[in-house]
Formats: sequence, structure tokens, C-alpha cells
Amino acid sequence: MAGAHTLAETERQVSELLKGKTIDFDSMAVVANLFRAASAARNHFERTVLLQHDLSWTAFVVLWVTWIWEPIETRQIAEEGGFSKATLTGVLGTLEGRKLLTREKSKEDGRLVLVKLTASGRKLMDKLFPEFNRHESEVTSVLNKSKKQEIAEALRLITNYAAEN
Amino acid sequence: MAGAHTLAETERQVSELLKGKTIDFDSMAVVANLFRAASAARNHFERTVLLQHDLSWTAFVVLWVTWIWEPIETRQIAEEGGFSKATLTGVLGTLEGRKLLTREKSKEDGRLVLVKLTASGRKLMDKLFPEFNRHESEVTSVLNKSKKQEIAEALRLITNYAAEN
DNA sequence: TGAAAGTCGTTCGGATGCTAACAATCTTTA
DNA sequence: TAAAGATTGTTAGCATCCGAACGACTTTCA
Repeated sequence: MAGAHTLAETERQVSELLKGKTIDFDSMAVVANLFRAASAARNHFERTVLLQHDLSWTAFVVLWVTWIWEPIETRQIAEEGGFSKATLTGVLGTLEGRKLLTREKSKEDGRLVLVKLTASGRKLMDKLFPEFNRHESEVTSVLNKSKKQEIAEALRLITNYAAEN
Repeated sequence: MAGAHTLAETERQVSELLKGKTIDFDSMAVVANLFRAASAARNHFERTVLLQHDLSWTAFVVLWVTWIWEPIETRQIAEEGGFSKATLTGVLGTLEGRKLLTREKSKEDGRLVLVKLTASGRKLMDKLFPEFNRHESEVTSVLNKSKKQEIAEALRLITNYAAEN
């Protein structure tokens, strides 16, 4: 990642290509860097913590959300994780096969499926999450505490806007 | 997207699960919201601007990078876009089939392939990018100008760190 | 009450993405 | 110069992901 060209060069080229038309460069920079950062961070986590536990990114997110909120309905996992329910079905199958979690029909509503971690899954996350969190600290170590809080809040605003429109 | 639980609830649960162990919540919030925002924004762009032009996210990125830097080597497209060269080969095939760009062997170095937009591809981007940029403005409209610049810079720092480690 | 509408998780088919292996080409080295 | 090594784009095989259609179940409402 980390494009070979600087942002300034990119802006110069874009304004050259669109002479006359008005472009919002500040917004362009936010969006471009948002995707770069997410992609680079995901690659970093996959290469480091996740690979040694043989977990894909999505599998980790599923375990994380379940670990925090179990018992949890599958639709909630999909919503929190940001992927489709079709994708989730496959990942749940894999993780269930590895005995890291269980699926169980809800008694109150026969349409729902409840997901829980197994003892083995819980043991994994007790070890894995602190490890993952250390890498989160590393990756964001270029920012101080108040900056982190600002960024998190700003990203949350973007998420809310984009999800609702 | 936009998880059903608030950040505060998540933090409370995590600290309950990991009693005694120290967790860096500020960094956790940055990373969690980074992925939420990227996913929500990408979905938003795909639903709105990209769908009506029958372009996938990756296809759009390829066109965008090529539009700005043509003629450009394929390895540069992959680097700027953040995907593998194998992925790029497929997307280039699709876009070449739709006559939006061309591939051409380099004369200086027989291993390289140079990519250019066709007149039709250039016409598309002249129209599409301003449209896309209006949506970038919208999605980030919750931030003022100086905030946008801060966020962009912070994300760039994260990208650089993650890409190098 | 009972039929229509809504919601849930799963399945299916297809698109997308990656790693590893490969052939073509260039560079290095002795 | 000739062989070994490095680099590039493509291919093949595999995993992941999504939208649409579906069956099971619940809710609505007349």
C-alpha cells in the first residue's frame, strides 16, 4: 500500500484534469486516506496476530462480537460486523466446525439463531484479544490520546451519515 | 452497519471480560470505527454513484488511478489501489473488454504493461469523478474543513505505520 | 381466526480477491 | 559473455463474499 505518489501530486493532477470544475479536495483526502488506512491496518493485523491463529479477518470479527455479547443473535453479529448474513452463515459454519462456538435455535422466536462461544472459544479470545489490542495500540501509536478520541468520534459521524443515506 | 451497541457499552463489556488486564480503549475505538467507517462509506458509494455505472469498487479505483496517472504501469495501479497484482489482472481484463482502457507492452522493459484510458474511459471519468466527489463531500459533511484536514493527516500516519510494520 | 405481509437464517450461483507457481524479461555477477 | 538471480504480469486453484430466491416462522390486521 501507501501509494507511490503524494497527496499533493494527486491533487495537482486532478485539478489539471478537471480544469474549471470545482473539486472538494479536503473531502477527497479524507475518503482516500480512510480506505488506505483501513486496508493497511487490516493487512497488518492479518499478517501479525491473526495468521498465527489461522483466523481470517471476518472470522476474528465474528468471534470478537460474540465474545462480547454472547448469547447473541446472528443478525446482530452481521450488523455489528458489517457483512451480509449470507457471508455470516459460512463463517459460522467454519467456526462451529472448529468448536469455537455453537448455534442454537431461539425458544422465544423460532426464526432466530443464538450464538455462544464454547469454553475453547472463550479461552482463545481471552488470550487473543489482549494480543490484538496491543497491535491496535501500536498502529495508532502515532497519535496521542486526545487525537485518538477525536478521530474515533469523527469516524463515527461518517459511519452514521453513510449508513443512513 | 452502525452497530446496535454504543461504544461505551462495548467498553464496559470488554473490561468486564478482561478484569485485571489492561486494555487500550482509545486505540480500540479508533480501529473499530476505522473499519466501520470504511465499510459504511464503501457501501454508500457502491449503492449510489457506482451502481448506476455498473462498476465495482475495485474497478472504480483502477479507473481513477489510471485516469490520474496514465500512462501507468500495472504494478503502480496495484500499489496505489491496495490490491494484489493477480486481482488487478482480472479487473483490467474486464475494463479492457468494456473498452474503457487499453493494455500495451512497454518498449523499454518487456516485463511491464502500460495502461491508458480510451477516449470513452476518459469521458466516463470526466463525468463520474465530479459525481463521486459530491458524494465524498456529503459523507464527510459532518466535519468542518480543518477537521477534515486533521483526519486525513491522522489516517495517513496510521497507513504509513501499518504498511511498514 | 385466518390470510397476507414481514423477518429470519440458509442455500445457490456468481463475482471478487488472494497465494503460489510459472514463463518472459531484465539485471547482476563472475 | 553466460549463467544465476530478481522482477513482472498471468494463470490456476482456492477461499471469501454478496444478492436473490427460498422455506420456516412470526406479526399484522381485517
